[in-house]
Amino acid sequence: MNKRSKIQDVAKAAGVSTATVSRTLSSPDKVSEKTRDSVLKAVRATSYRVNRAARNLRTQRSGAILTLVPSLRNPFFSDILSGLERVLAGADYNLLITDTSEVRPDSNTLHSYLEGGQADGLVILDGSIGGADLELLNGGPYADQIIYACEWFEGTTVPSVRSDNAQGIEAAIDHLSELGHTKIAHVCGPAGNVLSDARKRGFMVSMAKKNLSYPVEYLVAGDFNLEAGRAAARTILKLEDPPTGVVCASDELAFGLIAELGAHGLSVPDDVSVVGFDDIEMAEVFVPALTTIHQDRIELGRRAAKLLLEVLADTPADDSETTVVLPVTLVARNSTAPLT
Amino acid sequence: MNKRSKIQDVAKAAGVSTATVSRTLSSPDKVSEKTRDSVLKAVRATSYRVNRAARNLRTQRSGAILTLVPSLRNPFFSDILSGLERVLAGADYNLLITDTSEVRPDSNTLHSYLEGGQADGLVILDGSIGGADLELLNGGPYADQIIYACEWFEGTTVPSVRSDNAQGIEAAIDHLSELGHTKIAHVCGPAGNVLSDARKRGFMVSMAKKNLSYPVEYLVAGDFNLEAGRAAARTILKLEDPPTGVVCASDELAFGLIAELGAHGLSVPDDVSVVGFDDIEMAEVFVPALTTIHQDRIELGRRAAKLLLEVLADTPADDSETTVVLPVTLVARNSTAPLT
DNA sequence: CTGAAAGCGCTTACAG
DNA sequence: CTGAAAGCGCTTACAG
Repeated sequence: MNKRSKIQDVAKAAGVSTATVSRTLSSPDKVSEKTRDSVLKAVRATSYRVNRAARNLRTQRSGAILTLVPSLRNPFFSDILSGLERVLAGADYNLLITDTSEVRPDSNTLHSYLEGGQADGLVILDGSIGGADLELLNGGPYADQIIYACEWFEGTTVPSVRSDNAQGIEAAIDHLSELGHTKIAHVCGPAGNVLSDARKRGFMVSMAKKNLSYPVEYLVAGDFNLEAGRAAARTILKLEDPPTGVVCASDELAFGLIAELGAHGLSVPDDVSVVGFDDIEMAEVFVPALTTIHQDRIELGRRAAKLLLEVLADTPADDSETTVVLPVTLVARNSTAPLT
Repeated sequence: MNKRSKIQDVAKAAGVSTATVSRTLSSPDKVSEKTRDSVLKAVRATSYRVNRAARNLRTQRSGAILTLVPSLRNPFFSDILSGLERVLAGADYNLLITDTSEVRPDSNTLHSYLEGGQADGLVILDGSIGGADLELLNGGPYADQIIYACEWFEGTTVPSVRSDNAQGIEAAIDHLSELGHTKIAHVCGPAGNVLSDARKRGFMVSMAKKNLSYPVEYLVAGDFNLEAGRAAARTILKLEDPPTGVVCASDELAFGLIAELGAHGLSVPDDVSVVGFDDIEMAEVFVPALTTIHQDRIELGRRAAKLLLEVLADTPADDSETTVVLPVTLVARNSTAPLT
């Protein structure tokens, strides 16, 4: 293999200094047209590419953003990553991804990312990461290098982008209520998760707002996956006075619930109406097509990337507005029907 | 913020040279226990983290592997990425991800990744990338820095890891055949895709092997998505002599097909048996649960990472064995039934 | 086992 | 607009 050419080689070929080559590449307008042309020609002739490590060392930045994903396996995050990637690539940042499901990064690791120059910024999709782990010795988190997206850490001052979870649940309850349902239950997400909490709280608030009461058994413990949905169905089937409408904290939960209800001879939506949350791609194809709360996850990713970019540039559009809450919409399909 | 400490600070605090600090950190056994202890103490005291850019520049490596994903949005790749990430993280490599759906990297960009020191190696999941774009001026691709996973580029010498697509299709046909079906059609993936081609070829070969003939209309053009499945259903419904069994090139295709057949009053599996390919998570939950070909995508990701690591270390387990073909298995569920 | 010193390949004040 | 030179923070032969 030919030796990789360096800026020195280009300078020699173009008959200029390395400074001029560097300038031509990073700020072409600081250089005369004539010089620019010959440098660019020399760059091509030597098939020169700037060495990232050298540039990074010199400029003290890495040109990379690290995203901490709760689970790469979960397709829910695919769209968010896609939105992030698109915007970051457009701003010439590399996207670095770490899955936090197996190895939870400790405080030391978290600090290393930023202080070791692995990444210029962090997008945290895992709301279980935060608090003391992100605190600096001299107080406060890396306020201008970190952002939460989708999930967040309660009480943190770190900027974040999220969906309006409470509004989503309210829309679901409104929908069921309009269909005549009054006995409405909520299958919760995993305990301790910020999204679960926000949705559960949303459920309680919205039910109260509508003057709908419900027994404590109507708050069914769950998780975000199919199996939890199945288990929830079994729990609900055992109730003396079962609900006719169920709002689930995720679509997968709803799928599992519907499948298990079916296995016990109950039909959705004929016997029970079910609403999901997320509107993952399969919601539309599922039988019955799932009524659910649509989150624009690509947009969420995009907004997160933009916010981080602003924060890194130290130019948040509005300093007070560092929590971006995106609206969600109910998509009515076939898993809900009028109470009969 | 306190100034970030550097190796010089640690050296001073420990009363040794920077060389010794460096050695303590990268090869602790080259240093006396006493020295090691005091250096480590100084590291903690100064909360020192090595500067990646400096290390990378000096060692001429980036410590990162770049994965080129056809579409981050497609949950199919989630598991592969997950497998990759786990192994790479374990080997202390960062995982860099680029989505190639919007911007196809050109030859220059591809070369930059490696020659600019952005990444030490490339995992290409997008089989449409290859050929001339990866050729070096002095011949041959970067044989020891690149690997294909899942997809591949026909005719390349670059090592690859893939599923046994032909075997999967054969298993599907065997299965339908055992159920008494003889009129079997194939809904293809997108034209020109290596996986589509491999599966289509597998279909033709296996049908011939079983002495099953079929009209050309039984090779239905498609794509990997739901909509293509719906369209395929409409095509099939128009046939004078429709098939009783259909092998799809992907699960999504099968979902769309089944949904649209249902919309036209045809039941799966009562009227038509359908087999998918991939075994994505939803296959099990779909109604009817989908009979499909299971690919272990996490394992595929893991194997790809391991192979790349070997290739980078220049120690492929067996030099001739640079194409790893992973077996797949048929999972029989409820979308297939005996011919009535 | 340890240290002094060179050098990885850039960028950027500084001076002209 | 251009060049000479310093320096980013490490690692690693080399010598002892």
